[in-house]
Amino acid sequence: MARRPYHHGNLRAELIEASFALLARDGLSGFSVAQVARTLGVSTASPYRHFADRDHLLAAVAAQAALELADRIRSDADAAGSDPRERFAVTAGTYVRYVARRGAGYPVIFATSLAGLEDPELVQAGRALMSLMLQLAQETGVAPTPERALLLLERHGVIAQGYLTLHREGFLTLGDVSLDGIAERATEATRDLLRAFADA
Amino acid sequence: MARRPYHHGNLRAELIEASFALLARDGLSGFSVAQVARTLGVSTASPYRHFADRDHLLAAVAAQAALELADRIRSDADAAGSDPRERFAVTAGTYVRYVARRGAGYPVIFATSLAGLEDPELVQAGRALMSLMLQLAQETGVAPTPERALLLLERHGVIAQGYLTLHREGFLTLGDVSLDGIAERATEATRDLLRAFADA
DNA sequence: GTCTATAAATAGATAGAC
DNA sequence: GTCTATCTATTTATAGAC
Repeated sequence: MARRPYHHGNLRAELIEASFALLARDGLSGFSVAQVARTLGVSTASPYRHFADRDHLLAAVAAQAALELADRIRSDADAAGSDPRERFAVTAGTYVRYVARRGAGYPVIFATSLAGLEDPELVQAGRALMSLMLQLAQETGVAPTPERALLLLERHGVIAQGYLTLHREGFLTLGDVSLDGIAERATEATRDLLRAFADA
Repeated sequence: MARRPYHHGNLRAELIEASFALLARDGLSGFSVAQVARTLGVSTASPYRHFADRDHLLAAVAAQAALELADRIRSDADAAGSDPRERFAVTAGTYVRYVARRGAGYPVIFATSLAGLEDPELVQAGRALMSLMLQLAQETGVAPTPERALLLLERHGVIAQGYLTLHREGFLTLGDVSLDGIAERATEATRDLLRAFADA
């Protein structure tokens, strides 16, 4: 048997990166450690030197996704200007675009199956993401109490994840169904949500 | 080997029913023909006498789900009284409850992988469901043009599916997270959506 | 129409060589 | 730290007996 080129240098990071690509293409159900290994041209045993099992690899991916998503949200909010409502609204589109391209959003970051691992980095990154979103929600000024801010945050997540799911599953077939088009619809729905909160 | 009790009488219908139970428990990703067969105590070969393959079984389940969902929607809308906005709003809760209990909603009924089958019963049932929802949307009176009615329908689906997904994946942890509690939140979000449309 | 038996994939995970 | 090789389990689907 011809031996493979041996080592890789930075397999752990590459496994995480290849996992994102696989998640974006096939979703969580199509994700497998073996497929990730094949993508990188390494043996199916190699990943287990870096991660105890499938869930620990997924948890590392989820933690990085939470960090990346928070970065994109901060950056898109800043690019949206100084109006705090618009800053909050655009992040719904940010979520749709990021998760469609990277394959990991709330359902991975807060997956019930990963919660049992109590991975400190994942827990911390998830909390930071929620903290950031809550701050943006409060800054809109349309949620005077903590309860209202949490409801606003919940509705924001529902809109973003709802558009993403219906887009992925082929339910949305009318109008501009490009990823940017769907992201803009999520943002527009969130603008309406803010108007409704302001009028309440 | 001890031979099994032989025939079943109505295996086709029982396969569909057992598929619902499995979908509700494990989701689309956990669904397998073999598991459905085991649930019923029949051999894993039996289903293939009634359905060409996995997707044809799923298509039959999806078609029945569309019919059942339309029935529930009609029935819950009628139970909500004569206010057309309330009739529309409660169907978001109907969707959440039905799909959580039966395991098959828009992502199964309109699944891209099943669209290629062009199953006439599924296509017809899907159209009837959308037609019913569009009628309820138009009757609210807050969507004066067909375009607005379609947008209202889209937002309704986004809210219902968004709450369902975030509930299933463990994102919603605050307040009453019972199924009825989540369904009521989806209905309340839809009431706000209607107010926003009325004020626009 | 249901069964037994089986083939061919694929997955998760481990042992032991290098 | 990566490899080869292997084990066990599962799935989709088919062939052929009854």
